[in-house]
Amino acid sequence: MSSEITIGTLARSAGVGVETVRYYQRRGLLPTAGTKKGAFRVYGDPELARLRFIRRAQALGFKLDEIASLLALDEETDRESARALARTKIADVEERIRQLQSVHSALQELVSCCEHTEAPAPCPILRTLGGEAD
Amino acid sequence: MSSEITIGTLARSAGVGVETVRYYQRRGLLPTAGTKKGAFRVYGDPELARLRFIRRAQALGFKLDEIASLLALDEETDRESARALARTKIADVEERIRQLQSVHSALQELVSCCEHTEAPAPCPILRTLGGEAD
DNA sequence: GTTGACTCCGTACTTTGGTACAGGGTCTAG
DNA sequence: CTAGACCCTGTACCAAAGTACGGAGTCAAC
Repeated sequence: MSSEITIGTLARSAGVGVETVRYYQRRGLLPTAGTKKGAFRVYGDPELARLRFIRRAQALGFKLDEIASLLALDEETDRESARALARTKIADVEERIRQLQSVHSALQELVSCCEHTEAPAPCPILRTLGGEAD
Repeated sequence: MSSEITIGTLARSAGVGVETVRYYQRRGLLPTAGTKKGAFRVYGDPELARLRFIRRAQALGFKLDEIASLLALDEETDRESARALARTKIADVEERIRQLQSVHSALQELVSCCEHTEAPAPCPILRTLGGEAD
């Protein structure tokens, strides 16, 4: 990896667009100030690593604000903080899964009911949504 | 239920705000034209029922555009369409649950790894996000 | 009549994570 | 030198589902 790449190359190396990198810079997640080569800003391994960190953290469900907190942590001294953030995210994910499972069950019931009745009985899905079911 | 309620009462009866009702009206989900009592629009059971339909459908994970489709269906003649929409939503929910379960597993591994190592070893969560883990 | 709650209309704003311009400048291969 | 790709800056826009005004008018109890 060359140590002096411009923003387009940096973005492509992390699988994002230039606009996204600029957005992260505006959000303070990536540095704006730095080395320049003429009028163009150039970036190196540290910036690429940081950008990839952001993407990996997003893939794990962290939001940008949460990622900012993770980025502020130090590998050597902040084990507890990192673990706490991860645990919080786990709890969020578990709660969301529960909600979705509840929704799933309700939907399944409606479809199953629909499959066990026939026209000319009215649609149980629509009747339930309409508040007409029993 | 009085057959001539104003928008505030309608909204409260369905547990939403006036602005939300107006928003649904703008979106075409609820009627704008209708009976007036002086300068104020008044609503009745059909409008309240429709508003509750929207909320129930949202609770089942349908988006407003999808709800518009549901609202356009007829209980007597559109059983298949309703069932198809519900099935699609079920598939969406199942996919989302899978994604979240994958995220959950990855997070659990990281936290577990963190729990089985101690300082002064650097934080495995941050190392993994940083791309430094093996 | 007065006043306060409410309604109407139209426009703007919020959240989150982008994405797209416009206008002007820079860089580099040919 | 030229031309095209790219960079920079700042502003606007998008999706989805609301929410909040401002300004003006209405309604009903007192």
